[in-house]
Amino acid sequence: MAWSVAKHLTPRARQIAAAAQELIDAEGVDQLSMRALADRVGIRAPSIYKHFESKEALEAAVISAVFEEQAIQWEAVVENSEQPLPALAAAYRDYARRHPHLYRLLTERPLNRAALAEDVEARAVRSLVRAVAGDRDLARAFWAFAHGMTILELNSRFPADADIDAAWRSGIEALTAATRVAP
Amino acid sequence: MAWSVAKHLTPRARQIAAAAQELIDAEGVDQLSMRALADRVGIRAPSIYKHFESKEALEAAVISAVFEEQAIQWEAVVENSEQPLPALAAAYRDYARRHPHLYRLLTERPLNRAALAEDVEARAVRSLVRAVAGDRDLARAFWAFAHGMTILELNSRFPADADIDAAWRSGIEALTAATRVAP
DNA sequence: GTCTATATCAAGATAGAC
DNA sequence: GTCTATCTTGATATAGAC
Repeated sequence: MAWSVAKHLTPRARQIAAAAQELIDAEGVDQLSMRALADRVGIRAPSIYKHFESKEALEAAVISAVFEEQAIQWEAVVENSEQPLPALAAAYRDYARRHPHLYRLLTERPLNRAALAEDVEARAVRSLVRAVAGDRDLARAFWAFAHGMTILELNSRFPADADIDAAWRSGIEALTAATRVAP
Repeated sequence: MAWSVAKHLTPRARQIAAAAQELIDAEGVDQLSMRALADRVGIRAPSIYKHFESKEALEAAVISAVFEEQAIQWEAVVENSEQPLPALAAAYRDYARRHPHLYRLLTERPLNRAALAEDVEARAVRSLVRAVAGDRDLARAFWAFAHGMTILELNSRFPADADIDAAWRSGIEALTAATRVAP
């Protein structure tokens, strides 16, 4: 977990937010209720409000932490790879598979940016922009492809006999070719 | 609306499902409650259960109808276009912008295929496979790209100053090029 | 900082009269 | 096929004692 982003939280609040992240990771955002979270922490639901103003503020703390976690991973991937774009795609897919509920938390709802920790979203994007040599349009197209593949797979929207690896390769190839042509 | 798919429904049930589609289109899936739907139809909530076994069955009827609606549109686009892939992308984006809530209904949750009308999902996909000359991997990559662009835009996940049109062009170009190379 | 007790709201669904 | 009345569940959040 990456909680250096949460400097404004007390240790106890951080502990509660970490428990919330664990709960979401294990059971999904829908299952995050103040009661269920309190159970995990070993207190009663109303006590959480002594540490967070609202459920939304609590979720924002988790979202910020996960963004930071991702940013750290993307940075390592891009720095240590000759072919940053395919490597980033693989890491992106891998994260979503290991943490589908956290992945949904970060992508399936509109972001309440005002509630997030400073700059945490921009940092997570930076590695991708580097991997496409600064072409922001292509970076967005690539993100859209990767997110589309990821979430359609998570939602079981491809047919059972679909070769999902091949579809990933097909898209990565096409978009990597575009990177080389327009640097 | 496209209700020829709903041959197994009584006229009254079809009418209720159409009202549900209108409600979702206008206010979103979250706002579809049995009470709110009953208000629209002019009856009381429990009466709906005389026509549908459960809320899920009702939703499945709406989903099937929207799939059919989309399939009809995609077919027209691909038949009447020299460049079917860019044309399909434009139509896809256009539908999602005109009916964001219905678009979410069809993509954001796992499909309960057993509850859907026969073959309705396959028909909606067919036009895309034709547009990429039968390359199913590329078709899936393209769908992922289009869905990613669409849903990230709907969720306001691109920065405010992003040139979303340019990102669409960038991805369409790259994926169209791949179609020509491997037919 | 934790507790108990409670307010408030809204949902899906069922029973049984008409 | 529609109604009223009701069951059951589960959520966020507040008040006030300790």
